[in-house]
Amino acid sequence: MHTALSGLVAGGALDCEIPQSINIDHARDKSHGDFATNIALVLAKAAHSKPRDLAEKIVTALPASDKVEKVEIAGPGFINFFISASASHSVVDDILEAGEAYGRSTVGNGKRVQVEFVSANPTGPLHVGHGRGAAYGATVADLLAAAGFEVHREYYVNDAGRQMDILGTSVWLRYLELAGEVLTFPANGYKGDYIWDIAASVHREQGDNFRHPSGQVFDTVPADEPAGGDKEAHIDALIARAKTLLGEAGYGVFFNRALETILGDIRQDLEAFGVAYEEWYSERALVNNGKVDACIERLKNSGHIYEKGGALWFRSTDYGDEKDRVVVRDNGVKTYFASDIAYHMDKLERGFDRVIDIWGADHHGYVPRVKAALAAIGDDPSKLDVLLVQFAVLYRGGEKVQMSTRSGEFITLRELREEVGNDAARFFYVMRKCEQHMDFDLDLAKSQSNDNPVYYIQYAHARICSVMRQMEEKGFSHEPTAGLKHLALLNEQHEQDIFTLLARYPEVVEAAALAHEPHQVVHFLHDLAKALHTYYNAHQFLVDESGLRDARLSLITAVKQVLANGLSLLGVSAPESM
RNA sequence: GCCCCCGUAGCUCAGCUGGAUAGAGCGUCCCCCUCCUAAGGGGAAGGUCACACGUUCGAAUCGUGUCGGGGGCGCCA
Repeated sequence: MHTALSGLVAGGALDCEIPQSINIDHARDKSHGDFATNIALVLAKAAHSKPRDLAEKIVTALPASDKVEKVEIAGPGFINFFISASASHSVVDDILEAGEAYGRSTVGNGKRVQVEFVSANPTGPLHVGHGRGAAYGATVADLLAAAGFEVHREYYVNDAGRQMDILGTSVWLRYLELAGEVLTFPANGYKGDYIWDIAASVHREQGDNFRHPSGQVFDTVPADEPAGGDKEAHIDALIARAKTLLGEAGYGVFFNRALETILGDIRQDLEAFGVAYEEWYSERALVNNGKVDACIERLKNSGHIYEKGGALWFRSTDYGDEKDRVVVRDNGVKTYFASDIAYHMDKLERGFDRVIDIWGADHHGYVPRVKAALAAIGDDPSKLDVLLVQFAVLYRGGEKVQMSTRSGEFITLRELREEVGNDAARFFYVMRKCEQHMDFDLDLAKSQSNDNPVYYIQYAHARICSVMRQMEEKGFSHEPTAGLKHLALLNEQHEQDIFTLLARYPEVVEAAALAHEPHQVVHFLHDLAKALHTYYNAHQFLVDESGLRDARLSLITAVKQVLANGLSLLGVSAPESM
């Protein structure tokens, strides 16, 4: 294309700049060929020529290629290319050759990308809201890996800070109740059943070793909210009391048991969900090795910190944030934001070319201040991509499933997986763009019918496997490559459509990876499954004529491979039979 | 009040770095198993791409504004 244009310019037939990139797209309509370019329309004005006349000139100047069957000018001046049969058939060869690697590419060029996702506080089990982040993050990471990036998946464990203290104290209070103490559980404490379980496990092992009379525990503690007091002050005083009465070691028993139990559960859940991490990064370690203090020092020294009302503030407004943010509270406690700056600074220092954070959409206000902090420290905030995942709303029987974290009434990720299965859960979560609010229809995800898009695609795969089994029963045999020399026999429209789709798969994976859009793969797989089902109904594969039979079996073997590759990227299984 | 996301068929959504007649699934209505799994296929009906103005040869796509829906704006994490 470029050679044709430069030839025209050089020959004086065309007088305009040649754009750096020329748009050549897949034609939307089959009658428009396989590829189309709007170049003549784009250049018409600059070249002072009618688009169709210009298109004529370009087409005559095009170099010949045996891959191109014919070139047409259509509509207002589009140039349409029709790919030759032999060129489009070669994709089956490529797929059978590459196998599981078909669709992988090297655009990522080995660049190091960190993907941090889920990172839910280890204060309770993962719920369905975390599930979307888990499925989305895992798929984005796998897509990037398929596109040739070196991917580092990381979970940031918030194992420091006040919420964890509330958790540890909640467990201790439940333990006291199990030991026979009578008390009023704080309004701000964690009330889920799992707290009782953890308390019980400590009580089983330690007996009443950590029992203190409840009168002593609650002595001089400010009133809780239901009693007309301040629930924050109440819980903070209880935390302090727990640390005093139990001592560091005793308090650690409850704190650590809670952390280990819950984090263990989270790890198990994610592993069972097909989500794997290279690293679990501890906030506590970050604090203990002084990185948070060092980070605040760095900001101080560069003049981005000031004191007001006894607290230390970071002047994030200098970098476009809407207001300044506290990093150290007036009581001397560093905020979550402080360790988060240190964490992100550390990420960039670890040498990643690109850092991707996957957060719930409710954190969107948080993006400017983290980027501001990176800029203030002298790092490049554009290396950080924050992808915000909107909430998923569950529907059952057409009704919204109500959920409230506060009361402990939420559906856990584990319950969801048990109800609809891993495949449907992973698939449904990535079916929509991440910035799209999602309605998750539990009944649909469970239904084993054509209504259910997961089964529709899996069925296409199983169907091909079934054909291969039938083939053996009928006494035929087929070597995957045997049909290759007969592919020219495949000139039905259904077959052409499949060749075209198969050839497009690598581009889909690449585009989905670069745009962080797993749903592109979902839609592609649906299209491919649809093409297969249509083909299946229109033509018999196991025909008597061996050349045609071999060719068709090679084609559907290629389809099977691509379906399996795509499903595997989504973390969904490709069953041999259903 | 400020910020983010969304508004496309009855429902759920693709399409959006501008391009040819706006697509799919579900739902509705017809039709297809003496044939490799009917968990499938074929067909019909169904649209002011929220609205207005602007940019352009050309706008669902870009810009501005309006209306409507969801979410977020702590010395919480």
